Amino acid sequence: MPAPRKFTREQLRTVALAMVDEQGLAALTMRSLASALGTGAMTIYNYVDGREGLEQLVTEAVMAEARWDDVTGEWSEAVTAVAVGMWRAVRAHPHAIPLILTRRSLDPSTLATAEALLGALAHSGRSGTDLLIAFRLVTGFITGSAQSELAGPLAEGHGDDPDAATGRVRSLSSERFPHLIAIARAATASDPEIEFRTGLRIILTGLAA
Amino acid sequence: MPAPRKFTREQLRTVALAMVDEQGLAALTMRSLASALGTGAMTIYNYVDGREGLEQLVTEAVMAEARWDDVTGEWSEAVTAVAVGMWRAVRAHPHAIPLILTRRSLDPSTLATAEALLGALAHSGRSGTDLLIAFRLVTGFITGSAQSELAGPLAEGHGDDPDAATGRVRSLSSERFPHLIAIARAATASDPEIEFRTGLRIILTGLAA
DNA sequence: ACCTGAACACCGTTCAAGT
DNA sequence: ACCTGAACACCGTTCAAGT
Repeated sequence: MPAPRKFTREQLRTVALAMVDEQGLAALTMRSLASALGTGAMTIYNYVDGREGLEQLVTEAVMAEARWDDVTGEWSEAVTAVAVGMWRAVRAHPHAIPLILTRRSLDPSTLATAEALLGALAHSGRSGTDLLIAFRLVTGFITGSAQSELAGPLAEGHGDDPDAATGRVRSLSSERFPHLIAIARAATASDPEIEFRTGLRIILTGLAA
Repeated sequence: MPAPRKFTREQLRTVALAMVDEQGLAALTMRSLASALGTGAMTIYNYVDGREGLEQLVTEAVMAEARWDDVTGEWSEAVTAVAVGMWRAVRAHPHAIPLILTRRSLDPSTLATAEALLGALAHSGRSGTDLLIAFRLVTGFITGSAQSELAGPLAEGHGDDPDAATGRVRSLSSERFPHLIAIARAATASDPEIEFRTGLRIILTGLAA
């Protein structure tokens, strides 16, 4: 993709994310992004590597919003700072979550966030495979939490009404699925960030042992 | 969807999963499944609620393969048994992972697995919100691990050549991204199941504290 | 060098007609 | 009741022609 001119990649990123935020993932197509920019569909191919590249654009835009304060204290506090920063960025764009779950990118923002998280985790004394495991543990929890919150405790994939799914869980046999019903109820009344931090603390306790 | 006859839902599930396993996710369409079954596309609508329902079919088929032994000892061993069972089922169908990450279903297999995991976790003394958090922690780790393994440590989304992505990570500045390079190297030489069990043990340690 | 319309080979789904 | 072909309104992408 040698130096294009009519737009910048940054412009495409911004418009693409706005479309996903406002109209959902299905509304983002080569053609819809093009017409939002006032051009023909084929122009997009000068900035992005096909449909796949279009989706990476959205992932990049979300990760670029991750912010955290540099912490100088305990390693566990540094991990928490980065993890909460990532989680907030992801959570701010619920429609983009399926993309973030499945596509990884190597853009500068994603790399910087990953390296920061790894640096904090490395201060627990880990390296090599153990560091890799710790990294997957934390990132899996971040994306898993965001996704769970979006989908409801055991909601069906895409229903825009999470309460309907909760209702469906509640209508199950309480003899066969007592715990499922209990957590479906618990999920409706809770502060997401407190939940997230509580889960993270459990991981950190495990990592410190 | 009142009692259809030409096929069973079970048949559709089996054929759909086989197509995804052999030809990838993109190869599964209403039309392709129909012609694999020797009918017209519209027949599928008698068994499944549109494209969304088609994808749920695959999720169900994967979860239906989860197996574990009932454990009578420590709660942490029971959690491990169910978690490893889930992880193995998911890992056996790498092309279906994006679906499992994003669509939740309420079919009997998924419900039974979730309830079993919750039952084991409840024996740690948790209930309500704390049980919900523990559940998300474990399931997020299961799906996150399967996905990470598929995608490589920080690979680009869909490249069928994970080594290429690892190479790309390695070509980064070792001053700017030292830890990223280190874990990319560690990821190439490791036993996935040992890694998974190690990560799970860290979670269980945190949950026991 | 970058841009872009036309055309192609697909999709999912509605509808109306079959049995 | 269940089945299904035709038709519609979309997709992503190739190609060839513009500047």
